[in-house]
Amino acid sequence: MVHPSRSPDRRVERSRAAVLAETHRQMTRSGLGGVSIDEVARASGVAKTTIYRHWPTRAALLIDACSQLGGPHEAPDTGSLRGDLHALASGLVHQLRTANWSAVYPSIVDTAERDTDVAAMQREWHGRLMAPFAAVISRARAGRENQAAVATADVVAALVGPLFYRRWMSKEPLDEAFVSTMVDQAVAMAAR
Amino acid sequence: MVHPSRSPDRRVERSRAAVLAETHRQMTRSGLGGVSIDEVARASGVAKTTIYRHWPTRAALLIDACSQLGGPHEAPDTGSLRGDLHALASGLVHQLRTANWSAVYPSIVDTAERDTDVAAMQREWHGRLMAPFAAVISRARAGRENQAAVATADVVAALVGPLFYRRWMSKEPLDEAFVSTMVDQAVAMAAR
Amino acid sequence: MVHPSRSPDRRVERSRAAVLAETHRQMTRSGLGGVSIDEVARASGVAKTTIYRHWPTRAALLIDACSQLGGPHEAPDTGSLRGDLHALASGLVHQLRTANWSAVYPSIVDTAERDTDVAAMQREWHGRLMAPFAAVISRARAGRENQAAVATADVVAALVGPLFYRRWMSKEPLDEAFVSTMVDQAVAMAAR
Amino acid sequence: MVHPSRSPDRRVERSRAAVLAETHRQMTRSGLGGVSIDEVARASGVAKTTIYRHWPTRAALLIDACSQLGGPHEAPDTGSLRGDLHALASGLVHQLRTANWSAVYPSIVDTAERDTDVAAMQREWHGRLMAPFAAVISRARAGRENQAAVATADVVAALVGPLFYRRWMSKEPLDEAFVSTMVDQAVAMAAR
DNA sequence: AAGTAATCGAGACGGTACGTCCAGTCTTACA
DNA sequence: TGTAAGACTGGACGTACCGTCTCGATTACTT
Repeated sequence: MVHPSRSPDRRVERSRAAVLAETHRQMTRSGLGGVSIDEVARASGVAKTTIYRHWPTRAALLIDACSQLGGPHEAPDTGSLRGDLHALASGLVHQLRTANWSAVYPSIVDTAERDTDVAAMQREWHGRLMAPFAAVISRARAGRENQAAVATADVVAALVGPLFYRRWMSKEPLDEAFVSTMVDQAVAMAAR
Repeated sequence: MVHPSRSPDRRVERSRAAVLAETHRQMTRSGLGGVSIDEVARASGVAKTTIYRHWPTRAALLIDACSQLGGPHEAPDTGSLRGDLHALASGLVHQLRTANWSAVYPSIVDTAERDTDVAAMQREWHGRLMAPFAAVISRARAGRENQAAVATADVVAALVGPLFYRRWMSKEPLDEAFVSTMVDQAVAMAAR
Repeated sequence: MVHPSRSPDRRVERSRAAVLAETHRQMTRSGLGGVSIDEVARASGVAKTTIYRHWPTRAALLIDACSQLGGPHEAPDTGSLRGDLHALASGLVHQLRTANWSAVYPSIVDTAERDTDVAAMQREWHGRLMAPFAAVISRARAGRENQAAVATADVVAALVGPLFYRRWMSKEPLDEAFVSTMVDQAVAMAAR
Repeated sequence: MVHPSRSPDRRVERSRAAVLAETHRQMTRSGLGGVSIDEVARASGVAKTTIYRHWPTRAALLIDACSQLGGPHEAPDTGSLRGDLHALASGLVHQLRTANWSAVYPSIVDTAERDTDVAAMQREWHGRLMAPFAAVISRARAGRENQAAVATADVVAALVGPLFYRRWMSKEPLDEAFVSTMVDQAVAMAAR
């Protein structure tokens, strides 16, 4: 009587895992648009019927596979706001340069532009990615008696916006000096 | 002898225009991925064969249609750097909120991730869009004797990066206060 | 366990039948060359993909549709070789004048000239059509002690060759008198 | 006023010749159905427009090219009917085995089945091919006082029908013995 | 020698068909 | 009940060819 509705069928678990793994593989290789259900079925050995049983539509599968993209993000504690932000920004830049999701993210942004489900997923995923940034800023500002002139969210935008911009829009180099400059700006803003 | 290579068959011009117009329409409605050659042919009245005669591949047509997306951008001259940047940033934000290309750009970024031709088009298009920002900053810094501590390109990134970020990534509101905050930051950076 | 490999999906049977029927219709109307897969799909209501699932190529479909062209042919037994051959020849002439395959056969012969698969089909089909002729001649010759001076196949050729010749090459009338003349010749040859 | 409508423009002649030559080449290689106007234009260097200026339709060009297929046929005079027919039949068999038109003829027969222009061309061409056979038979019968029991045309059919039959329908070997057998039959028929 | 008319090439145009790939639904048999 | 296997409709892909068209460049014949 403890858990009457557990799902004990291990086949379900196996199918789900195989499909998600193959989807993830195709996604990072060719973007969201390059994922083909037929090909996922072929390569994973899971029948197309089964895939559609678990995910009502292609987009749903993509969303599911996307949300497992990035790893966990924790707020560091170096003792100073500059140190914390620098650690976070450097970590983000490193992921922008190497992580799988870095090549897939534009696909998600594009799809989100016209698909509200994907947009919700993006929003949630983005929140998780950015949370540590907001956390360290809030923590640094915690002891201040007077109200901040600049919203924390604005400081985050001022810091990570340029990083994303360089990665996907301008495609200029994302070097250490650039990161430091932006961190400096953010620290100054946070102090206001 | 003024026009040595005139193209006298007016059908060419008509076909090209009709196809590009229809492509543009579909593009802004459904993104790059939503453009179908068959549908363009059907809606424009131009035969598929003719389309492929003018553009060797689907991507080539998309690139051609994309490069006609934004309007011309000129550097304003309000008398102060803050005024110039504010005018440019406000204009950009307005476009991000209303212009056709705003919904299409993520498609381009995504495609550029895996298609070098599209990447080149994006680079060129982006350069044209950002040129006025760099121009007003360079002009403001022109009279200074000592070297700038922060590169002009970094100032541009610090200003427009957050705007793009809010439009496509965080999807937070792009209000006047935010723009002003970022312009202030940029002006401060430019002074260093 | 009587039917080990039943094919229980009735859609398969329905599709196959609809496609073959429509192909046959187009074939007898416009010859092999006039059969278009697109048109077959359109008129039969079966999707093009499904057609190609069942027949790897256009020629395969045509071959399949062709082999169902003529009806069964049985050797008659009128008591005399002349009677048997006359019955067979008259039947053949009647078919040459009225049957569907009569208008299609030149297409097959033409295609067979350059397509070995079609050539094999033609050979097999032709064998079935001519078998009764050879059968009645062999039967009539069965009791003879000494060897025949003229091969049975040559007698068949001497009889049906002129009939085919008139139908497709010279296009002269194929009347009763002509048939009788050729039957007389064949009987004389068979006696040698 | 000597020749008011002469056509002395050698360009016309050159184009016509080049097109017919290339058409003939493709025809003997791939049958009537394998002739493509686009390809003829490409290979002959004559513009498609020019081709359609000279021949109103594809079929017209094919007909024109076909009628130049076989060489001239003359009635031999060996002194005996058997000798004459044997010479003609052997010549025909040799052509059936080697000549270009032998592979194309089924195409013509097929097309003629549904195209009256091609049918007329076939009739005319066929008449020329068969004329010598009828000629030698008529000559041999010329001195006879009483009327022939078998029409000359029937004798021709009894001789050449089997030859055509073996070449295109039964695909059995066309050897010397077979030819002799059929010639013997024809001679016997002609005597009746 | 200049001018006019016939002829040409190059290739764009709208259409139809080709054979392939994929999305998403449906049917059946097996576990 | 969940799966594998795979048939089904529908639609897009990029290519080939048909027969028509537009255009400017050659060529031949007139004057």
